[in-house]
Amino acid sequence: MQGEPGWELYRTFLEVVRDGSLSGAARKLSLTQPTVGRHVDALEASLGLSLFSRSPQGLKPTPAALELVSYAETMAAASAALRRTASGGAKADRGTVRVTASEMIGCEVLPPLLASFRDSHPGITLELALNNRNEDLLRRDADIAVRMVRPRQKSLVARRVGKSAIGFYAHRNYAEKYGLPKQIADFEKHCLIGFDRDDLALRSLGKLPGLVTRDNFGFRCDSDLAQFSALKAGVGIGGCQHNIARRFPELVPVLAKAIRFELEVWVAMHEDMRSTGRVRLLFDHLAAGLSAFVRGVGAGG
Amino acid sequence: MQGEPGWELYRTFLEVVRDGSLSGAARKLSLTQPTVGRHVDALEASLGLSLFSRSPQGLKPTPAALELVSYAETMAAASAALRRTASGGAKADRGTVRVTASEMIGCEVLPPLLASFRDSHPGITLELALNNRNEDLLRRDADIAVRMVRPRQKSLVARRVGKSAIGFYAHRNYAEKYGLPKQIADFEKHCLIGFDRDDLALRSLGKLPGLVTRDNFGFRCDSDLAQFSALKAGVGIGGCQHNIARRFPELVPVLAKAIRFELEVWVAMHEDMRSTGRVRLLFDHLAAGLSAFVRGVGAGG
DNA sequence: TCCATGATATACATTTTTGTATGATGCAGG
DNA sequence: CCTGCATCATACAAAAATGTATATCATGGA
Repeated sequence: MQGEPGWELYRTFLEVVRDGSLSGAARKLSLTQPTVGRHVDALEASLGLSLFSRSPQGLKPTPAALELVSYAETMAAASAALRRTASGGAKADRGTVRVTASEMIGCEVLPPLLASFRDSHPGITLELALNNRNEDLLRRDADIAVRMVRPRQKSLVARRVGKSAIGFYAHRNYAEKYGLPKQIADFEKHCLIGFDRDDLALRSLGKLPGLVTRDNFGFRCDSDLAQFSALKAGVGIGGCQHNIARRFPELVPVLAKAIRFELEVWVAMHEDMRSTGRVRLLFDHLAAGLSAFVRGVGAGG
Repeated sequence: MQGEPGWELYRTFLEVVRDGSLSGAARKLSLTQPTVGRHVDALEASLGLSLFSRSPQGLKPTPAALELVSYAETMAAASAALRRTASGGAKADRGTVRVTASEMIGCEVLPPLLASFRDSHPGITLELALNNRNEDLLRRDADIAVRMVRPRQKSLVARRVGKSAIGFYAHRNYAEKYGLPKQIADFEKHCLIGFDRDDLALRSLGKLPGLVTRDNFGFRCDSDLAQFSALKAGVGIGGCQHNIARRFPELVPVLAKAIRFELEVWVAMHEDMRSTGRVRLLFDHLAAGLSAFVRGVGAGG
């Protein structure tokens, strides 16, 4: 319970929590297991509490330790952001930019946009973090976010690039085998593809037909990309953005007239990034490219 | 431009920026000047850019270095928050809680509340950070904030404890010497006490009489507490919360009928803190005590 | 049951980091 | 102009952190 622990100890601590073992953390940190063990000992001594219950199977964090994890993660995110900012020095066309988006956007929409950006700015390294968490920008887990909901935080610069319409689709093999619903009530006889536990994703879609609920999903998965793969494999009927689905001729629209909803598409970055050349460059490029995407032109369409 | 710099280097870097010299930073960090110098060298080598221009008068950060400061500050705030959370272990009535408020609230209103809290919970250490920045909670610079504006961030738990009415006052010596204005137009002949550069503070007061602008202030200071001291010293006419001013019999109200405005009083904490016993204890205590304060009872009234 | 595997803990050698002492330089004041 | 005091830079010794090698224990599969 003495002076402030070295910040190194926090880094080690975080990695041990993530990894669940001293040995594993040591490998990732390019240290050795005894060193990592000593770091944990030192941090426990310094904070005056027990952080892990040790066992031959690994280290299990105590409840007290779990409370501290988010702070260590904040430090890690800030450290990574600092390094990105430092990369490339002052020059606008060098360095690293980190983008976050959903898996679907990241795999189906962004790649051609990022490719053309790299063509124009070969000195800029791109990082792509695919997930559905919305707090990434505040914590500086990423420099730019492409999201389907309006960012609420005040310190973000957000631009709405348009709306992307969504409809239901099925693979043509599925349609041949099982037929297609003529009306929404027919959904009960079909296999719907939808989210598993991520009801936030479901709710963010806004109003859906009554039958489109978790109970009626015959295939559930929280990865929108895996849902799309299942759709393409003929598992069942699932939602998809029109501008993506149209690239796959084997996908046939389902009840296109009856069901139609839209998601807004937003690009956002942290306020402080406005003056960082390379981030601004990519921000504008993505805004333009996504705008073309939602209008149905370009982006591989 | 090699691997990730040790987090220790960031801590040293931040202290060198704040201090402007290797020697000064060394003193604060309980290191020595050569060590601090080596840390800076190592960080520059690792990031691949020049961070300071060295001189016998100290080190001046380069523009590139200044871009990185906020990230290092985020790390420092997270580190401090981690240590506060770790303090006291799991027990609700031990550990450290950090409160932020304006100087005025912190000096005139909170002390008796904090005193009674300490009486009930002697095991809890209190920290008080007085300033007018509103982002403190998000960055975890503090655990609880007492503010006069509604916190906007989604991840905060905020409670409005009431409204505090404000009016103009002057010291009775001033009134004897210069008389008191009979109407707002008379303000021109008097010395008004107000903010210097902090127009945010001024604007947050809402609608003010037309003559209460920076140009008409005969005494300008961004510290509300120093303004209050000037008011008590008879410098001029200034605004003050009624519930504070009434404790000082030598202060006489000015145009109390004609001018009256109110500020909301809010207590806020980070969502994650709700489950941290000691923070919750103080949050509730402050909410109750401030509620009594705005109603004009207790708090030394 | 026995062995292979992967985990943590400990003992000792090595490397790295830090501190001490000193020198060089620039500014402020008499 | 010189002196006092602050700064940063450098050389060498001491201390601390790290790595290597090994022991010990638990688990899972043949």
